Amino acid sequence: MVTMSPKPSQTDEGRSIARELRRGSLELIVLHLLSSGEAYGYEIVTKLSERTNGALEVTDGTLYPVLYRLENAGFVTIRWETPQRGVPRKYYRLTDAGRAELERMTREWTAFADAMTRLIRQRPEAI
Amino acid sequence: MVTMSPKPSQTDEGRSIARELRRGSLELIVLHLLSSGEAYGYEIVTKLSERTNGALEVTDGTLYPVLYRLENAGFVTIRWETPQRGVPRKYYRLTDAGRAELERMTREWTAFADAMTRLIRQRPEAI
DNA sequence: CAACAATATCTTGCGTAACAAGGTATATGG
DNA sequence: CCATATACCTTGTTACGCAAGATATTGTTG
Repeated sequence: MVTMSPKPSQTDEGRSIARELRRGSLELIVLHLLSSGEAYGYEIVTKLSERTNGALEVTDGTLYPVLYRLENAGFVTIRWETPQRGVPRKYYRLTDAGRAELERMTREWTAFADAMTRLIRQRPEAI
Repeated sequence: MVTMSPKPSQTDEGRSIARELRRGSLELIVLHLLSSGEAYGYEIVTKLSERTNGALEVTDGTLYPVLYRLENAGFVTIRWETPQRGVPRKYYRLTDAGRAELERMTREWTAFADAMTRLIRQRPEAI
């Protein structure tokens, strides 16, 4: 478990839905973050939160299984690196298949989001 | 199980993600469809698909549990109606709490979708 | 009329994935 | 030397979508 600074549980209201929304989006998120170059797991956790101003967050206990799935699916390759100072890091890099999957998932997510947006923007008319 | 016409399994590719994307969205979808007036379960299944040109679909085996959750949470009330001809129907209607929840979920979904859109639109820059 | 399809409801069991909460190990600062 | 930060991993719980079944009534067609 990552022990962060005494974080005041920031987004604690309206909680349970956000969890479900991550389903089906997390792999896309990770693949996208890796599209600009390799990164290691702990880095992804922190950078995702920074990049989205806390709007999208994930714990390391959630991320590592995601990375395993991506690796087993052949979408990323791994490389260990032990810096002169610090704990060894496991770097992930997109494969060609991963890049193709990223495009596929992006299209799928966009289609879903567009359909949702069109639906919930409809003004009440008889069902 | 609802036995439809020999439907050719339309959207059969890219399958597993769409399932997960419905998580956290289905209740919002149903609440929205009920915002224009009451409807019965079977009607929601067919109308959702029509309204979105098949982009959003749900089976009845999925919908009924959703409706129970909404009822137990006090977001909808039910009313049975037996038409002169036809099978009895269970009509669902939004409560005030349901309407408030619809607004809350809409805000939450929009915030999530906006964050996702901003993220996946970013051009590759160093992570 | 028998047989089947369509309408409409409900239930059970399975698989999957997010997460909390635990663990290990190395380096750094007081 | 002890707490904190960095970095990895694992287990168990929980929730939900869905396939696949069941049931009952009505309409249709050979």
